[in-house]
Amino acid sequence: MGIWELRHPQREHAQANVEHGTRLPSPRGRRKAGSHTVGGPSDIDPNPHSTTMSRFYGLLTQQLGTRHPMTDSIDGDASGGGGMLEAARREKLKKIKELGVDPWGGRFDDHEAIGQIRAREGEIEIEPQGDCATGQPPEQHGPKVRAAGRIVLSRKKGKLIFIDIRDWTGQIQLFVGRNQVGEEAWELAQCFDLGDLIGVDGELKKTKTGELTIFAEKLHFLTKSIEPPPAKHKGLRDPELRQRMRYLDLIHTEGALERALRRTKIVQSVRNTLASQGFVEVEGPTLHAIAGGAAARPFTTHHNALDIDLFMRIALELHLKRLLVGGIERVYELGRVYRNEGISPRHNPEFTMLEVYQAYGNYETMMDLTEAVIVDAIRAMESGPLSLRERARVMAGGETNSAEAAKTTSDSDSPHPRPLSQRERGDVGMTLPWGDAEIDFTPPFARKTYDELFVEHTGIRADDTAGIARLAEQIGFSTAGKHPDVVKSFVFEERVEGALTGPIFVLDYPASICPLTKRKATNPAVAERFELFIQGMEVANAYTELNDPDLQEELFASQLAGLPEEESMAKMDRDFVRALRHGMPPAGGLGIGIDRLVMLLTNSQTIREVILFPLLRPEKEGDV
RNA sequence: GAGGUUGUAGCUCAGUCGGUAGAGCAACGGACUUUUAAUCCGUAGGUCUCGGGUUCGAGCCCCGACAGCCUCACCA
Repeated sequence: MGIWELRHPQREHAQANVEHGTRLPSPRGRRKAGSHTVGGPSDIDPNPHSTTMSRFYGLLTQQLGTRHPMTDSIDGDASGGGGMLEAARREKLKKIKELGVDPWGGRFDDHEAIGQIRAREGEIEIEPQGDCATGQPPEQHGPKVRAAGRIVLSRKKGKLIFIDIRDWTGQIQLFVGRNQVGEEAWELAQCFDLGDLIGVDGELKKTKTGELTIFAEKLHFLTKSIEPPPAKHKGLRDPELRQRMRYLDLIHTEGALERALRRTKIVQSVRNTLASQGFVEVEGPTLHAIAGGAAARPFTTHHNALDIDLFMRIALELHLKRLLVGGIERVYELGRVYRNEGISPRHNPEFTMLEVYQAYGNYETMMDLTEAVIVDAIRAMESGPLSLRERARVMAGGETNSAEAAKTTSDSDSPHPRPLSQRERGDVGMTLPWGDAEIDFTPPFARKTYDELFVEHTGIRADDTAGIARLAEQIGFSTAGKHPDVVKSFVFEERVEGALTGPIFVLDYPASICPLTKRKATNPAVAERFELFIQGMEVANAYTELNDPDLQEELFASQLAGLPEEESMAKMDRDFVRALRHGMPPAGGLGIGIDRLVMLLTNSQTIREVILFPLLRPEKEGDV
């Protein structure tokens, strides 16, 4: 992590470094420790607001012409390129202050989103008599606009600068001419760096080449960026940097911001769908005395005042079911759960889970709900207010590769996507890209039983215990002493699940591997459970919930009996069993892994792409 | 936790057989009032992740550590 090490000393001693920069450099810049300086640090007021220092500095730079503030470093002082880049920016920061401008800006009212400004292109009036002979562009009158954004590109051309600024709805070019903005603003513009946030007032017109442009009349400085940005076109490629510095990723990686916003739209849509069906959202405790509801290792923590060990929740289930007992008949929670387990492209220690319970429903009720939740989420994601940026790009003459960009609606300032018309629904389509492939989400999703799929993918009859055991041994599974259903489940996971590109509901699991599920009345060997598979990933899991308190207690006990000592922090949740004794209505229950759903809907191959801040090992002390 | 792989300038990446460290972008100085990955001239920028070892000599070979990624295990 070279950059972390190089950067650190600068930050710590930033002020000192700037002072070093003001020394009269030795002939070739570099200087050894202990060498004398003329007008060294002690002569300089370290207060950056000081006019004394400013004048001194201005004088120096005038006299010296070329200056390399970081080159005369002293021992122990990193003099990397980054330090130079940062020093150059701090120079400009100082100059901005000298100009009487606050480099950290303030409230900036009445600016329009760049996407909206771009949509005003039609308001530009062009006088017909352009003079082609002299190359004079035809007279134009455009609307006065005000925008704010981050500088992402700039092209200096003498007494003229073209600056591209970007906000979260789009990007637009500014024309900053010395004669047009005046001397003061021109001086200010000399202090602009890539990454700075600026505001502009100007007239929306087109350049000779037809580029929609704000011809600046007034410039506003909104915030200085001290850190140099990554390569302006390639952006951040290193996945580690992208995750550690997500803010940079969002600014510079194509599609990163869009993906993040799509996630929020999906989550919003899930809530809308559930609300529209009468479900209410609750917030259960995340600190549990007993971590129940799933088989997973919990994180442990401690409450000091009560002096008790607590667990971060690993599931939402047991508290939601208590609420079912309490009479909240349609209840859900959409929130974070924590599992102290491995990290992989599909696993993050904290992840977002949706659990839904519906009184008097069963797993089939949940199947319909699952389908609705997903289909609605796709429609929401593909419409509404957050596609402004994509639209802006299309209007800028960029590639119109996404059909979605063309059909998004501009009237959508509401937080909720409006219902789409029949025609729009057809346009949106239910097929989404997934790597080189596609996923067809057009409802209804396929529904097949566990046994059907087993035969289909293994060629072995579901009741051929011996044949299944042979195959299991072949794959490398020791079948000795195992229940036939456990063996079958292993083979299913190995040979079937990965092949399920889906979306497909797998129904009716062997009862013995689903202890917390009600069995089919017609066939007690089969549990009323389904899992939804998409691209080999388990996305949803649902049951007809067990509400027999005695059976539940028995199953808890037998489950705990098999656990080794250190894992038996999972204790019997007696209060939960007591709740069941008071009568929990028969119910359908559903769990959806939101991160995985978002992955599938946004064509993200790893969970770290859809979690803004995935867990990483911390940087070493001093590396930041 | 195991195996594989990667770590070079602020960013993106080259670096041959072990022989004094390279490019593009970014930065700095200069020219340029319709550019758009602007162009042109010039300048500067390096603890080759860290620590050992082999060698006359290591970015390169060996050992160890740290971090990312991939696969597997645990799991959703």
